[in-house]
This record gives sequence, structure tokens and C-alpha cells, in this order.
Amino acid sequence: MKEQIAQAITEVIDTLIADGTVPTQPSAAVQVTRTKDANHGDYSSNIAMVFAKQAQQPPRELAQTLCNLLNDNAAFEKVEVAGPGFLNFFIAQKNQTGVVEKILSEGACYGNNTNGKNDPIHIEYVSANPTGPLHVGHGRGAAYGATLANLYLANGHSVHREYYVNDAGRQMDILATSVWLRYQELCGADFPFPSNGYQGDYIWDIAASAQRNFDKKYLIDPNSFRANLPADEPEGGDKELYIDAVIKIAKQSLSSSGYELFFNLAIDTILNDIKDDLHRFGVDYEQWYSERSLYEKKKTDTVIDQLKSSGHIYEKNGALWFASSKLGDEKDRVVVRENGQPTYFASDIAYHADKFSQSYSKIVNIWGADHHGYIARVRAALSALGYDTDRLNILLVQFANLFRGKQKLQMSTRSGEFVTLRALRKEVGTDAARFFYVMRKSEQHLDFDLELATSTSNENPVYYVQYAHARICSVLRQVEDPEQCKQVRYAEQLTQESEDSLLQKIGDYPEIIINACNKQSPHLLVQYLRELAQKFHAYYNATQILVESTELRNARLLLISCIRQVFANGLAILGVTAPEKM
RNA sequence: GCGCCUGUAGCUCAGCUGGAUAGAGUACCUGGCUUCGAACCAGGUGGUCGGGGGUUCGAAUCCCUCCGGGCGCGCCA
Repeated sequence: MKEQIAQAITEVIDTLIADGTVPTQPSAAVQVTRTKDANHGDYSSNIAMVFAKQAQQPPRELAQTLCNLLNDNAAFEKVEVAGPGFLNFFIAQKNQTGVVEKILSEGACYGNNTNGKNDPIHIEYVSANPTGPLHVGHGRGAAYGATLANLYLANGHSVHREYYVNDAGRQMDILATSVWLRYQELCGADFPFPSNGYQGDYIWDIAASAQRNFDKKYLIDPNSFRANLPADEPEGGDKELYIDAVIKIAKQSLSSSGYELFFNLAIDTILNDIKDDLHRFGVDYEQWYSERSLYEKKKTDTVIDQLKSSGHIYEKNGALWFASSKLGDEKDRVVVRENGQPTYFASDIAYHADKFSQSYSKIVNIWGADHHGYIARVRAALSALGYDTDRLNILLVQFANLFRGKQKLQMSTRSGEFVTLRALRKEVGTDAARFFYVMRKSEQHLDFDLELATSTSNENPVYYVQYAHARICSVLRQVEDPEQCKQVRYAEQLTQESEDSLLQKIGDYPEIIINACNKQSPHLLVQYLRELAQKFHAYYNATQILVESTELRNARLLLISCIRQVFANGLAILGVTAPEKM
């Protein structure tokens, strides 16, 4: 409809050009919007005001000229000039039955489109370090990423979802060593535990499992352990050196195969926990991509060699540097340390190069907002490798601040102080949590009050939407054959203003799906579903659906079953269930 | 200091590429269940859109500046 009106305006301007009233078509595109106020008609356009200067006429006068000509068009009941020069269009034939017909025929696919032309999209999200269970901070990226992936699917893309597993690097050594130390404590030995080791309870659980598997096979003499340490853990800033010394002892004391047993036990346990947790949260992946596999397949070396040969790498202070400052980054970055170890950045270049070497039309990374300083260097590396960085789309998700009442909770995996995603799921449920996480735009900080979420969970907006769905199902259960109402012709009986407005609203749904996807903003869909629920509840309270007249009753049943379909489709994209009873 | 995000009702937040009287939820007040589910609805109180300039027919939205909050600026990952 918008396009038709815009077209009509363009044609009218053409006739004005022909008789010399105006010089040209306006340079700006003709804008037509759906009006919010019924007094302003169904659609309005600001073209007269935008075009006034170019046309060298006062806005209202120009609007009146356009208006007079547009009123000859039979598609409009009438066209009015209003305010400073708006053109308000009142549509003659609203063709609301078209919406009903579409929903009946498309069902669960209503709202989907093929705009994506099956273009493959790679989307990576969560990718939390496998050093502990997921906490509520990770939940936001999980919900956002999964929902965005669903939106891409609904818009006709093919989607590859991936979790990058950081199973390499020093943090994993700290993890393995933490488990080994706790294991020895369980075996009865008295070991000092580094303050910056992983202190969470889950480490004890893994250690207990090590004790069951290995008995005391990997227990060493505490005295020789202490003897090998440089000194007691210092109070000041040398904690990192200290823990490195502990790691070294672990590697020496255990044979390399023994160390590997602890290493693998730790990461396998944690990764399985993460997978299980996300799966129960409705978040699944096509692939779990291991960082270690990059080293095993020498992909990191390959990529560094490539950069070397293209002259982007130089040596300084014994380390290898990537000259990223020449490609938009604020400074150059180390890729291979003085000790010969590649940095995390090096493997990340290899990881991204691997993504880019495949045929994805778009590569989406969802990162925590604390990683924003990292964007420039990744882009620099990819363009140094000759890739088109326009394909890269990095979305930053702000932190979720967790509150218990007024008190802000600090979260740290190392110290073991955090609320797990699992605990949140159990307290508020997957539906409420998924909905809550994507309710706000991703750049906005999110305050998550556990007290509120649990104690007054009935007030969570997700129930408002789900309740609307359940209410419709309940009404449909009252009639013997709910399917018989599903005939387009009944839609003609829907003459109330509230019914008209509901038909319009469900007709907007496909546009919402497009918009939410293009703007990568699932919250627009949430917003829409809440508005639809509001309209439905109001209608339900004001209008008896099961009336005497069979025709009218079927018409209203038809309307609400179409509304139900839209709720079901929208909630499915959000990863929230659409209950028939609650 | 530099960079990114952010400041809208008591609180938590929407506000589409600039549009008509700035909207929801929550809280507070008043009404509505012998009728399809009251986890609901109808109505009311509540705002100098952080401050100040500018751009124009028109600014919460765009530009400049100042103030306040968050995050990042490692041979950590």
C-alpha cells in the first residue's frame, strides 16, 4: 500500500512537471508512513514539506495542489491537507481479508520471506571461555544470538551458528592446575592454593571426579612441591609469576600424559556442562570450533607466514608484531611473543581467516561490549589478508548488571563469585529469561534484578503475551469444530473498529520480521508482540466472541485464530513457548 | 588523556531513514468477574527528553560544546 501511494504521488508530480508548476521530481525519496492517529487517515506523507523549497512554493499551498489531483484517484476515499502540510490518505477499500487469507494459507510460515535468497550467514555468539559454568552475563549474548539467527532464518538466509571454544592458552593451564591442586587436597595433602587460581565450587567437583578416576596416582609430596616454588605467594603484583611457577611444577610433576588427563578432564567436563546448559536454554550450534585445532592444523603459523610475506609483520624486542596501525588500529599488536608463543590474537586471526575463506556472505560476531577495542585489529588483520571486511559484522552486547534488590552483584569466574545461567533458568524459567534478555536493545545496559524476576515473576511481560495466546486457545476449545471458522469469507463480518485495527496489526507482522532482522534488533519483535497482546486483551474484554449468530461468531473465531498464529510464530523466533494453557 | 556505549515519568525502558498533543511496563489512585481464563480491562496522577548553542517549515532524533554514568586502551584470554 505504501508503495502504491508513493507511486501515485510521483505520478501526480509528473503531471505538475508537465504543465510547468514544478521544475523536477523531489531529490528525496517519497516517504509514506502508517499513521498512529485515526484522525490523520490511514497513511500520510510529508512530501509537500520536503519538496517545498525545491518547488519554490509554500508547503501548504503545494500540499493543496497535490491533494486536489490525488483526490481524483479512486483508490482513496479522500485525501486531506493537515497541519504544516501533511497529506493524509484515507483508503477506500482496505482489503483486510487479504491478511486473513495469507495467514490461513501460510500458517506457521506467515511472516517468513525469501529476501535472504538463501545467502549463507555465519553467526558466532557466546564463545565464553570454557573455564567455568556460564553465568547470567553470558545469557544475554546467548539469547540475542539465538534470536538473531532465527530472524535470519525467517528472512530466508541459511545460517551457520558457531561457538568458538578458547581451549588454548594460559587460562587453560591455570584451570588444569587448579583442578590438580584441589585433587591433591581431596587426597589429603595440604597445598597452598594460588589466590588467582579458579576458586569456584565446580573445580572441587571436577577434582572429586579426578580422585575417583585416578585415586592417588597423581598426588605428589607437598614438601617437594614447596621446595620447587620460588617463594610464598607475594602480596603485591607478582601473583601471575607465582601461578606460572605452580603451572610449571604441575607439568613437571605429572608426566605430559598425566597433565593432559587433568587438562582434558577439566575442559571436557566444563564444555559438556556449557553445551547442556545452552541446549536447555534453547540455544544450539552447528559447530563448536576449537582454538586448539587451529594450532594442531598449523593454521596459526600459516596465517602468520601469509602476513609476513605480504610485509605486515616485523620484529621488535624479540617479538613478532603485526603492523595494524597502518590499517586503522591505534597501535601495532604482538602476534608471537618473545618466548615464541603465539598470542590469542594470532589464533583469532587464523580463526577469522578460516571463516572468511568460506563462502559466507555475512559473518556476524556477537561480543561483549568489553571487547570493542578489539574490533579494529581484527578488521586490520582481515584486510591485510586481502579479505573484504564489509562482510564482517561485529555486534556488541552490553553487560547485564545483576542485582539482588538494590545490591549489585559482582561476577568473576576466577574468584568463583557469580550466578550461573543454570540457576537463573531454574529460578525464572527459560521463557521468562529468554524474553527478558532480548526485551531491550542490545546497546543498552540491562539491569537484571533477581529478586524481582523471581518474587514477582507473574509480572514478567512474557506472561502477558503468553496469556493472550493461552486465552485464545481456551476460547477455541469451547467450540466443537474450531477449524470450520477458517474461511476467508467470514472476515467480511469483522466491521468493528477494534477488529479492523487488529487485522491491520497482524498485517504488519511480516514487516516487523524484516525490520527486526535488518536492524539486528529482536527487541522490535518483542515490542510488537506486547502491542498485539495489548490490543487483543482489550478486544477480548470488550467483545463477546462466542455470540449467537454463527456467522459473526465464526468471523471472530477466525480473527482470534489468526492472531494466535502470529503469537505462535513470533514467540517461536524468540525461543519462547506458546502455551495452550498456563 | 584517547576511543566506543549511554543519559527520556519515582523506577525499568520504547520512540522506525528528523514529523503532528513524547509512549509502554511498574509504582500510586478510582472503577470492572452469577457472561468465552481478572496472569485481564477501562480511567487518572506523573516529563523544561542531562545543560547550552546550532542546522530548518519542524529536533528526543542530525552537528558542536559542557556535565554525569559504563566499558576499553597488555608480549592476558
